[in-house]
Amino acid sequence: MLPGEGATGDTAASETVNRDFIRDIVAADLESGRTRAVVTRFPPEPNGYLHIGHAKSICLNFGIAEEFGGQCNLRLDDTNPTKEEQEYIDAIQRDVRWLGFDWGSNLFFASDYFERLYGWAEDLIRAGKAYVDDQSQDEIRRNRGTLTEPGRNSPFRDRTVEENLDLFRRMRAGEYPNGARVLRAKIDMASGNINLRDPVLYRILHAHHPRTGTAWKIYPSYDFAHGQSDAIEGVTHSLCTLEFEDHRPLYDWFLENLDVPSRPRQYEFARLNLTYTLLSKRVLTELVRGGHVTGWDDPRMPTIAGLRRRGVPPEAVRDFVKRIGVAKANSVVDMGMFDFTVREALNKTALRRMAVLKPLKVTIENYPEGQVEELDAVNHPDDAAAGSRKIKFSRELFIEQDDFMENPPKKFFRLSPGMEVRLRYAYFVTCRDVVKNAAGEVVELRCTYDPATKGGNAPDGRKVKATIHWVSVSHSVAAEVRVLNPLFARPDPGGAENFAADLNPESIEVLADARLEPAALDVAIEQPVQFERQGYFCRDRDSTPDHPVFIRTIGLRDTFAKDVAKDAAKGKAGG
RNA sequence: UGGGGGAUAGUUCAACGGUAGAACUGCGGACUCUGACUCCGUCAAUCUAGGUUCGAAUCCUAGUCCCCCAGCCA
Repeated sequence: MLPGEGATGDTAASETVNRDFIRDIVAADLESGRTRAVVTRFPPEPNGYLHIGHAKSICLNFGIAEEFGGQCNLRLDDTNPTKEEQEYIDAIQRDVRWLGFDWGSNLFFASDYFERLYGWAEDLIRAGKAYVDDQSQDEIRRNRGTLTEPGRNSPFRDRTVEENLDLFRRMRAGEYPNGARVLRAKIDMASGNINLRDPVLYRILHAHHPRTGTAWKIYPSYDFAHGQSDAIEGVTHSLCTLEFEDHRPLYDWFLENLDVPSRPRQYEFARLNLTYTLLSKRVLTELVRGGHVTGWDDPRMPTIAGLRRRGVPPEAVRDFVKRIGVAKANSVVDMGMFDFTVREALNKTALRRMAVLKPLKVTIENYPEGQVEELDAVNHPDDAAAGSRKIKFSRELFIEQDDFMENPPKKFFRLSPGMEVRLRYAYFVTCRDVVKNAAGEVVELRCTYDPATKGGNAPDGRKVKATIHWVSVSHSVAAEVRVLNPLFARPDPGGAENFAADLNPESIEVLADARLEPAALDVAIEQPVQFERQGYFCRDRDSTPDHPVFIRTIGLRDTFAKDVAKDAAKGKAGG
C-alpha cells in the first residue's frame, strides 16, 4: 500500500443505514420468527461476465446477509450447457471477490443438484403432475395459446405414470435426439399466467457441460431448478429482478408439490439501467464477439472486469449501488451519478502527479541553460501522511496545449501573450513570445520567470489567476494515454437490435505523446493516480517497460469547459 | 374485454394516516498553488378525477400512462 491509500474514513453514505422494501421484509420476518437466520444467494448463469447491474444484486444479497448476520451463497446457475463456460465461472468468482464479498465455503452449482432434481421430477410423474410430451417445439408453441387465448392440452397429457416414467428414464439414458421430447408439469393450459401452462421441466440436450461433462443428456429448466436449489440451500429470501414476478406462482407451485427441505420466498426488485449504457448480456456478448471492444474487460465495458481495468475502485461501485437504492419501479439512473461516486472515492486516495497530455513546448528565456532545480510537490493535498516528492525544473518545459490561447476570451485565466500564471510548485511565468511553424500553428512559447516567486508565491503579494501544470522536457517520460468516453453516443442507446448504430465513434481517444513526471510511474497496474487538473488515471496492463500506457478512469469536473460550451451554445442560438 | 407489476423534484430513492425529505444534477456565492476538492445558499415533485377522514403521497372508487410475460434462455 502506498501512502495515501485508505487515509480517510468511510463516506457519510456508507455509514447511513440502508432501508428498502426488501430489507423491511427481512427485518419483519426475523422479528416475527418466520425466519431464524437469513440466507440469500447470488445466482448468476455462467454465460458471460458480470456487469454493474449484477453489482446491484451482489450488493443487495451479500449486503443483507452481512447486515442481518446471515449468509449469502454464490450459486452458479448452470442448467444450460449450450451457453456456459468455465471461463465465465472463473470470472464471476474473481469479480465478486474484487467487489469485496466473501461467500466463504458456500460456493454452489445448480449442477450439484441434478440428481436430486431428477428425483423430484420422477416424484412429480408418480404423483400424476408431470408428463412426457412428444410434441415438437413448434406444436408446443402453437398449443400454448396467446396472451388473450387459452392454450390446448397436449395429446400426450394423459399418459400413464408407467409410460411417463419409462419415457423419462429413456430421455435421461440418451435414447432420443435433442428436441424429441420434453418433460412438462401438468398444471393449467388455460391459466392467464403463461408460465403455468404446463411449463417445460426437462429438455434433451446432448451437450458438454463444464462441470458434469456428458453425464447428463437432459437438463432442468430454470423454473424447475431455481426454487428447489434455493430450498436445498436453505435460502430464506430469494431475490431476483422484476421480470420473474410472473414466475413466482410457478416457483411456489414446485415448492408446494415437492418434498423440499425448506420453504424459500421470492421477492423481486427493479434491475439497474444506466444512461449511455446497455446492460443486456446479449448486447455485451455481441460487443465482444463483434470486435467492437477488445474483450469483456475492455475498460469501456460496463462489466465488473472492465470497470476494474478502467481504474474504478470497488468501494465506488458499492457506494453507487447504495446511493441508487432498491425499489420496484423501472428506472434509468443518470451516468452522472456513477461518475460522482467514482470521483468521490478516487479523490480521497489517488496520489497527485503532473502529466502533460498534449504538450506545448515552453522555453524560459531568463532561466540559465543547464540549470536544474528540485522542487517539492505534495502527494495528496488533504493528506499530509501521503508525503511529498521532488520535481525537476529546467529551462525547457512542456505545458498543456489547452492552457494557452493566443487570443483569449474574457474569462480565460490561463497563459496568453503578456499574461502571468503560476507553474504549479515552481515559479510565476509570463508569456513573451509565440513561435509558429509554417502552417501558422503555435509550436513554442517564449516566457520569462520571476526568480523571486520560487515555490509558487510572490513576496510582493501579487496574485495570478491561474496555476497550470507542467513537466520538464528532459526530466519527463513519454507515455501513451487513452482517454475513455461513453461506449454509446446516446443517453438511450437502441436496444439489442440496433445498438451498433449508437456506438460512440469517439469512445476512445489515444494521446500518443503525453509526457509524465517520472514519479507518475511508481503506481501499480490499476492503481489510481490523479493527473492534476485533468482527471484520474491508472496504468494499464498494456504497458511495457519502455512504453507506459495510462487509461483515464474519469476526468475531473470541469466547470470552465462547461461554461465555454454553454456560451458557445448560447452564441449559436442567438446568432 | 389475458395475467403480473409500477407511477413522488430533471434523475434515483425516502416519507408506512400527522410539517413531502435526501443524494446527484442545475443555478448563485465563498475558499483555493488543481477552473478540482471543500463549504454556504438556492430552484425544483406526490399521474388524473372523485370519495373516506379533523388531516391523504399513504386508505377506497374510477380512469390514464409505463414496464414484463406467448424459449425446449436465465
